[in-house]
Amino acid sequence: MPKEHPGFIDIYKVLRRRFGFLDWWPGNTPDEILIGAILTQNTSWKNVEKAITNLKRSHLLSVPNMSRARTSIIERCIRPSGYYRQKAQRLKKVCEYILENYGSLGKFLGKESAELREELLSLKGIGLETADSIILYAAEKPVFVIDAYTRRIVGRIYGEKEEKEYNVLQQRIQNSIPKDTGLYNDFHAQIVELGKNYCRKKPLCRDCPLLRICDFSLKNQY
DNA sequence: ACCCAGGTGGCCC
DNA sequence: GGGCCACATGGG
Repeated sequence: MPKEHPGFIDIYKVLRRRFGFLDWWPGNTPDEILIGAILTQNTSWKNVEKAITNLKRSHLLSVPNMSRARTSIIERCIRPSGYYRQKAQRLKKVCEYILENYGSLGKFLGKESAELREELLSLKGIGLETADSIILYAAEKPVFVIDAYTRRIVGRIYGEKEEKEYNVLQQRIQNSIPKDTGLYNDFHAQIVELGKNYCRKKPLCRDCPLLRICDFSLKNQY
């Protein structure tokens, strides 16, 4: 007798019980979150941490300081996080743009959510996931972040093929759960935690916490 | 010696 | 709209 497909809230509850409250990027400044969101693009967080440590040591972990820094210095700091030439140039440009147009990151992040999103997306180096990460974790506005893990996990749980359209999957999830910044924050963190441990491209299915509530007749593909 | 990681932008059809 | 490709380091 196959189990019913769980809803997103059921999934959240199971993950929450398994991993505990994660509350991402606690104690970090918006500047650090903005910079980290770009550094972590297609890069493991381990490598990003090294880059952040280097930036901190050079006092470059702030929008104003980074906007003034030489690109070559930024490159040297962030080399461990990969794509370092591209990211250094884009980071600097983004910081310059914010200061020139808003005077401070706080002012920029204070914009209305949809406008902020459009404006972030217009900046080179900020795509859909990075924009939403910044809005959720730095500006603390309720936007659900979709990443490769989210696509993969949703596809596997519901036995669908992965949803390619970012905004489609985002709307689907947002329409299924309460609109709450804290929930969006922790839920995305839980998904990444699950993904890192159990839902890589190479499936690691054993002990996946979702086996309790999901009918993995798809077990073999998971 | 591979494959992969909390993507993005550019170019092609 | 979809399919490739470059971008780059560090870990398994």
